Amino acid sequence: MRVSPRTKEATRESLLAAAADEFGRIGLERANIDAISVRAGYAKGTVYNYFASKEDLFLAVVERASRDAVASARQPSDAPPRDRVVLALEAFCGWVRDHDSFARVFVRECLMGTPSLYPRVIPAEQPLVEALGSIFKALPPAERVRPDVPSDVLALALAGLTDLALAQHWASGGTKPTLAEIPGLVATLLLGPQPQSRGTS
Amino acid sequence: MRVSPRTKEATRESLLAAAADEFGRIGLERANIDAISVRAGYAKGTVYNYFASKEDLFLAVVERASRDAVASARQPSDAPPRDRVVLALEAFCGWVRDHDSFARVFVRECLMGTPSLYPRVIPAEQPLVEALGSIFKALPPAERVRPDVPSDVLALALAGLTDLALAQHWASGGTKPTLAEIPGLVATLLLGPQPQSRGTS
Amino acid sequence: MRVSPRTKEATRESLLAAAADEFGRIGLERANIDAISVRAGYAKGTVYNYFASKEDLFLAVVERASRDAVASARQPSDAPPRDRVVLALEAFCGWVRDHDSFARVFVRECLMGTPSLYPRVIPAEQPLVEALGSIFKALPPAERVRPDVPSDVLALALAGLTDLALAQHWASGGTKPTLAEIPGLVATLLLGPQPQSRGTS
Amino acid sequence: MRVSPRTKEATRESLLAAAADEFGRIGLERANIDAISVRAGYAKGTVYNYFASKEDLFLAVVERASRDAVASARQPSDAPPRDRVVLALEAFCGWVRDHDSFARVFVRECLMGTPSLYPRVIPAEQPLVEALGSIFKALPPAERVRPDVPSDVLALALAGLTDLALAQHWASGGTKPTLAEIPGLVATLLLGPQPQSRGTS
DNA sequence: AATGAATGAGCCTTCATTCAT
DNA sequence: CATGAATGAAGGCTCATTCAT
Repeated sequence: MRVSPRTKEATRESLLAAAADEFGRIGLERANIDAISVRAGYAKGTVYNYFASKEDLFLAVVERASRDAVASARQPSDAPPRDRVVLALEAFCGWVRDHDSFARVFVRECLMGTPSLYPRVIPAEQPLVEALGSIFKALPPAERVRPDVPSDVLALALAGLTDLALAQHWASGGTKPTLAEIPGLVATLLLGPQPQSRGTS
Repeated sequence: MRVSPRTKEATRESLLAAAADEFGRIGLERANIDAISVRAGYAKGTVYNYFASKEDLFLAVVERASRDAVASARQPSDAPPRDRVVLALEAFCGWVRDHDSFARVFVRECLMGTPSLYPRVIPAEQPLVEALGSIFKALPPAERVRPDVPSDVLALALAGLTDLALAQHWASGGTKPTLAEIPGLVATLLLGPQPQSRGTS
Repeated sequence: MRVSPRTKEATRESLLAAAADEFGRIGLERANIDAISVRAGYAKGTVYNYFASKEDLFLAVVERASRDAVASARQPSDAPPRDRVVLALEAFCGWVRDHDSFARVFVRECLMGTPSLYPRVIPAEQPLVEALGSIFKALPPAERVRPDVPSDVLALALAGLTDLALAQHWASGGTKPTLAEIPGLVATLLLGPQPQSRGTS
Repeated sequence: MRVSPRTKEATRESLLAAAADEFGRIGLERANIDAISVRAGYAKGTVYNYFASKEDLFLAVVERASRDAVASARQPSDAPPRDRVVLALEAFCGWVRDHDSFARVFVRECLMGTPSLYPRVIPAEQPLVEALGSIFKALPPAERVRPDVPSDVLALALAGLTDLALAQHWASGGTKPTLAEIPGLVATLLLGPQPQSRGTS
């Protein structure tokens, strides 16, 4: 049954989405290939027509999540660094809101992934961290927000604290920190309070 | 084969240690009861003479790790708050160095535990966070290091960033941040640079 | 590997037959799922594609045996009651001869089933007993063979003694009472000797 | 710790009683040596000081039950045969009442024992059947109650129907046939109704 | 391409049995 | 004698993976 590339792609997408649901919900080990295929509306065998193994499917989900997360964080702007960080984190949290399943997998892996998959999973957050880092890197010394901390360490800490806040957010049922609070919270913790110069919302 | 309570306790300890090794290395799901027992020098059945199930063994390891971690963090002192935080984190990192296996389980669970065990695992880090929080809580306003952030959020961020730094430490093979660097790094990130009063490195 | 419903049904049948062999030979507890699957020509996992658990497989065997046993006993007839009883028991013994495995499970359960499964197993013999009971129930008082015994008690005793005779038959290697002797033996014991009116075999 | 023969015997007795409880309740396979020893007030190892294996313990229980059951049925008397049968069955049912645990094991095994133990278990009921058979054997032809049935077959049927009635009794929670009804019920079924003063049915 | 029946390695758990204390 | 810690074979069940249809 030949099928158009579009259909193939659509099938692959729905499998990825269903897999993200399961992996985000119960993790790599407990997730069940059969459940994933059924959730996507296919039979078990179909998964293996698109992905070589459970692990491969998982990595495909991580990669997809990583790509989306990074895309969401790219924020061309010439605002002050702190604002740009907040904007990037807000964009990231927006993506989290829209793609909850993928976001959970992404955050889970960035916080503490499956050791045996480290080599293939570790690069996931890298682009996001670099996007944050680049905000500081090209800054003239005068505008450095945290001159006492290397740019890349700061970027890593920003991304990590955001992930932690998201974990808290999910564990608390979405209340403890709300998604909207997270960017400001993380920025304040690491970059200091928002300057009150001349009125802020 | 009646044996002294000491012998029983020793057996239980070696089982716990072996279990911590495995759980810390590959997590609850992938850990194998048989491997744990053999690593401890016993046969599979012996594990079940001491723990009712794999899950119970896991929780016993978590509890033990939690207890030790908390004990390590208790630091009576009247030094300045920042120094006390650093002391507490140094003590914690010292425990991490001495009990690597248990520490990995502890950190792994604090960062992102098994959802199904949440209710029984979540309390693990609580005492540690409170120990940190209490450093700030009883402080006169004049000495507040981060008056712009609630004490408990600050404590949570300190503990979380330390966990993240440890994860990086392990993932990098112990080099990226060394254990010795972590307390200062975390304190600097969240409490600002060490005051240079009259010369410090 | 989509297959026709017929193929599936055939697989299920061969699993049931193999299971009946094992359960009839050594009982529910000692029977081994692996042995059953191999005997049927499949791998262990296949059993679980058709039956949720060992217990479920067992109950499916009992139910199947019960259905067949009952079907064999249904004997529309207007002969004298004693003859009809003998006919019913002969039909039952005929089924026993043709389906030895299932018959052993059936008889074993009727004589003394697994206590924990009582609620689900007890109904097994019920239909057979009722088939026998109905032979007496609709009889005018004048033709009652054993007016001194309630119909249902008599039916229960007939079925029970037949089961016992079968147990003896099997335990003796098929000789003590032969299958052919059982119906007459049981009828004689409970309904009295065959009337010698004008010559019977 | 040397111990008097009386004490040893008492220990053996309590182990036998506890074992009868368990075997009667859940059968040979499901019975648990540890549970038996604890129920008897000893530790697991003690069982193995008295019985070589679980199977041996089981057979010791069966033997003991068999011996008691037979003893209960021995009824010296010169009453009419039917009355002597009823007396023997009443005595047996009396023993059942007083030794419920052992009785369950006995009946369970007589109805349908573990095939693998057949050779060692089959003799259990033999003495009881012979005790019943001897009631008829030495009878002058004039007094034969069921001249149409061989004495030993009749004895076997009497014992078997009594066992079945007991199984019903236990399965029904002690109500369907009460213990007191069983002897008369069985005698009536196989020997005919009780003679009414002058004249029998 | 999709299916889902078949597979079998793997794993947790139970428990009869042994034996040092 | 009694104990109970240690053992390890056994077995039910799961599930990722294969492949004929």
